Amino acid sequence: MEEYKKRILLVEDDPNFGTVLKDYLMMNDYEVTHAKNGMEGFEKFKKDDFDLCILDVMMPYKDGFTLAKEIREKNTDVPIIFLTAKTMKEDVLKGYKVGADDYLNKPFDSEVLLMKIKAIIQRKATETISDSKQFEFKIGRFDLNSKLRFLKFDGGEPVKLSPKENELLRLLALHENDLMPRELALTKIWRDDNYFTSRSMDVYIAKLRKYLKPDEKVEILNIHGEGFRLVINS
Amino acid sequence: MEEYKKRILLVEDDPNFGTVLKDYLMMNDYEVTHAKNGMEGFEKFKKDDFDLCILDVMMPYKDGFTLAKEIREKNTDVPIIFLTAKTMKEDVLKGYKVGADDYLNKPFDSEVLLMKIKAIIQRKATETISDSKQFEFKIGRFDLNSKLRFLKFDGGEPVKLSPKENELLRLLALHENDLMPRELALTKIWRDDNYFTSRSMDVYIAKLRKYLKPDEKVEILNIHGEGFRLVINS
DNA sequence: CTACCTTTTAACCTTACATTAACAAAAATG
DNA sequence: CATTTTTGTTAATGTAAGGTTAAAAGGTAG
Repeated sequence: MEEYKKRILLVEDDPNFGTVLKDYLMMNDYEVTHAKNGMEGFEKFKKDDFDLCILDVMMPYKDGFTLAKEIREKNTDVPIIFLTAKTMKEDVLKGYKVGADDYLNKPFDSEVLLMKIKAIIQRKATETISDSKQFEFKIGRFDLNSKLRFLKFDGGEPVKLSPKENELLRLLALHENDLMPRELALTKIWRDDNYFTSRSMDVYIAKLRKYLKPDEKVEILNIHGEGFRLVINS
Repeated sequence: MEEYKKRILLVEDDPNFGTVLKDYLMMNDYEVTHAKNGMEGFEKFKKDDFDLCILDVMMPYKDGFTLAKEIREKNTDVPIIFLTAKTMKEDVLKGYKVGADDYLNKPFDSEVLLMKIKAIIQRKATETISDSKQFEFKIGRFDLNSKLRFLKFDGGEPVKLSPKENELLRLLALHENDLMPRELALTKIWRDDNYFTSRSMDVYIAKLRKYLKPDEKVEILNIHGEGFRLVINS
């Protein structure tokens, strides 16, 4: 079915438990990288692409949440599952804030973990079809390089974009001529959908409109209450 | 911020618990439909569009899993959360098999539930991007794009439609040449059927007639006391 | 610390939208 | 045919969303 085994980054400081869990996952056809603490976890994360991260919350030096935040800065998509020692409400809430996909209380049932892993990886797989890895866009007479964060007009001097400007323009470009829902940008870029992030986004729309002014065929239209639409008129 | 509140179908047979949960969710800005058993739950599900289903597993007549299966047959996308009485591994596994998005053990912390709801609804929102088919209509010489909310005459300049204009015209188009009952529009679009919403709808009918004037073959007829009919004369 | 860049918040203004009122016209009722 | 009910239409009103600029707050490298 799958070309390759799915890769899991397991960050767990308890060596016994960590090893057992790693072996168990490997027996179930996952490729597992085991890091013994937060630092090591982040190093390994930067080196490879993973399909899923399983992070212990309680760890010396760097706890699971801090690690998750760092991971999120690098990658907004990779699923994260937290392992918490016991049901601590604060932990759970904190986890969701950092963008967790799920959490499990230790001790947990191994089959349940497997099901969760399967469900989450599948879910991401279906999501990832639409937001393929595209970082270069032609927008009318502009070229957007989303990896290097610059925008060129007619092959002239590139204008540097800030991270938020860049991500927003990229999202718009991904939905060229189509609706880019407000909610989508807010959850993907700002990771929160409230009055202030929404206003912030409007500010960025204004900035992008300024950048795009040189080509009068390119415009960002608003669909009231829904979102924005990057259109290229011919 | 949101056009409408998110709608939750809550199926829970314990009347006390169900009522409390319903109230709690409503306090948190969700629109909640409470069904007292599986049958009722399915009936209500068929009647309306929901953004999320919360199903109790243990229920008389029809348990949560059976209900979930029926719901899945009608709709493969709507997120489902199960409420299980206690941690029963079998339940959890069964739940994931039926396509659950999450499950919660009773008793659970209400804030945790809220976070889960938020996370799940957001997740679905980002997934649901490309279902264009149902949103484009040909109405005489007009093209209605219901997703982008515009109406084009003979491929000319698009006219923007407001959300209500758009939904109403879409409903009419879905029933082209056939009766579109007043009540249907009121319950589907206005979510309330009373004197004022009815008058409001009449105002929108007038607006739509104006938009459609350019094609004299297209008209919206009234069927006194029944509803309206979008006809395309040939 | 300063200087610089990025992001958020505030402020003010404009546009978009939905509802309601008001009055006219049709249709039904009896 | 008089009266009530329903519908047609336009305009007025209030509120919410969006556009834009500037100032404040956060962050980071030098």
